[in-house]
Amino acid sequence: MKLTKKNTCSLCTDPCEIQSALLKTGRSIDEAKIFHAHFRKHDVICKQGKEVSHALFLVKGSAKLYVEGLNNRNIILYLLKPPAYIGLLSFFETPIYAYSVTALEDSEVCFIELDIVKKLYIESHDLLLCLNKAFGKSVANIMNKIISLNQKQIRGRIAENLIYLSDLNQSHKFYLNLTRKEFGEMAAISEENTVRLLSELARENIIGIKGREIEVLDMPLLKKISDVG
Amino acid sequence: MKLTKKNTCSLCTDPCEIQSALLKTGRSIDEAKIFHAHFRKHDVICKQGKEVSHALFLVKGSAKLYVEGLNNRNIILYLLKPPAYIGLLSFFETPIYAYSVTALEDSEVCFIELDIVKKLYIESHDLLLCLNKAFGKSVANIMNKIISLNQKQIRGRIAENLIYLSDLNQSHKFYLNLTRKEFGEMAAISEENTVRLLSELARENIIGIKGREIEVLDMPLLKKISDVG
DNA sequence: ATTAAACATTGTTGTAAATCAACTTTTTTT
DNA sequence: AAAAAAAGTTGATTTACAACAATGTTTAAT
Repeated sequence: MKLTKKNTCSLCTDPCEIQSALLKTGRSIDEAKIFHAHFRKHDVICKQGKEVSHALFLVKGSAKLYVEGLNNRNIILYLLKPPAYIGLLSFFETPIYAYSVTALEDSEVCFIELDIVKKLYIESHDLLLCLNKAFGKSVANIMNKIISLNQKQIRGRIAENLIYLSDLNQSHKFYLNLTRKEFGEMAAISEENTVRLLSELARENIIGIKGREIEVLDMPLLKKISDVG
Repeated sequence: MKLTKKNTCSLCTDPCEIQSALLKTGRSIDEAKIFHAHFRKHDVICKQGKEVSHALFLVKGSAKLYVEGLNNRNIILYLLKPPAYIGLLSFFETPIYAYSVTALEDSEVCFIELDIVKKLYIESHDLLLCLNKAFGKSVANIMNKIISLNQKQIRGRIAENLIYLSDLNQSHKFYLNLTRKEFGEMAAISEENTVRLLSELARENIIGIKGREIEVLDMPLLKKISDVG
């Protein structure tokens, strides 16, 4: 991680609500001791079990949010694309992170001192509601994930995941910046079965694969496979 | 559900932080339109997919919090004993419940209008921090559950669950106010396997069972089984 | 008190998916 | 450019667990 002291918030193309809350409460950006950090691919942005010290906001790049399980087996809960609060689920007074986040490509993250955020969301009604809203949405997603992981079988989970990625990229054709192993970790499937199932779906012309370039060819069928389980 | 208009907050033995926040901000309990409801065993307290209209606080009894999955298969995330915020994970600006809660025994629940709570947690620093803290704790629990359900096998999950219940009841010996099926739903195990495994653990003298009366006889071993997976 | 319904138990079977193993291809490092 | 490491692929084997079946037991309803 490479720190940048220079405050780039004023140049930010995708300013977070924290910034507008700052200005609204008549504070300067300097006062909030905001700084930016550059993370390279594979760098850990925040680590399960470590103390939460800052609110993190993904400005550029992308990242995976995952829980570290037994014998190095992880489960990726969702991916993050800017603008996104990284530490969201853990920054409401939880002392330690309940999950980890790692950069999938070179990324930029904005760090805001937690104390400032706490003060802010007491003063700023809007910020509070906004954060809580995002928070609740994450929880709903996770609930859905619990069901999916436990009650769908791998074909359904793979299909669901492909739909998720297609939505995230807002296109039926997208570049997968995940390894097959990581793709599997999104659906709690072994690497081998992930490859197998992807090839199978390709053979059936439901999707097209060329390396990490994926195209959903038959979305209705994919949705059906996902829904059936 | 049987409503009680009479405001019993002043008699409450286990008052919630909402009440103290009310008083601190100079409001009367009447103003908050608080009412109590009595739920009988098996009554649904809040229902997945329905709109969130009140903050719910469990005052008496106990309940199970679960996500409703595919073809009537549920997963119980945790049990609630007073004092506990029931709707916690869903009342931060999420319009609908992401889960359901059902009474395990005759229970009393306090209803507080959501609008009031929102106003309150803007005014009351303490309430906000307190709710968020509880919230974060729930999230951490759920993360743990995801790992456990996916990466431990049934013996480990049963053991973990027995430890959880033992902790919850603060005793190695406790009455299970769940059916075997529900016990299984806590660990995503079929009813049959739940019975089988419980009997097995009893045969090995790790636990003692007499109907729904359960006693953990060898906690260290049970912990080991849970940790191994 | 009698019947019905829900609950609990045990053995057996089928199968989804992890694991193992061997191999190829791609990417990164020096 | 060569070597090493990481990523991707495929088939064979094993296994954990759900589903089914059959039967006993307790609880609730009339």
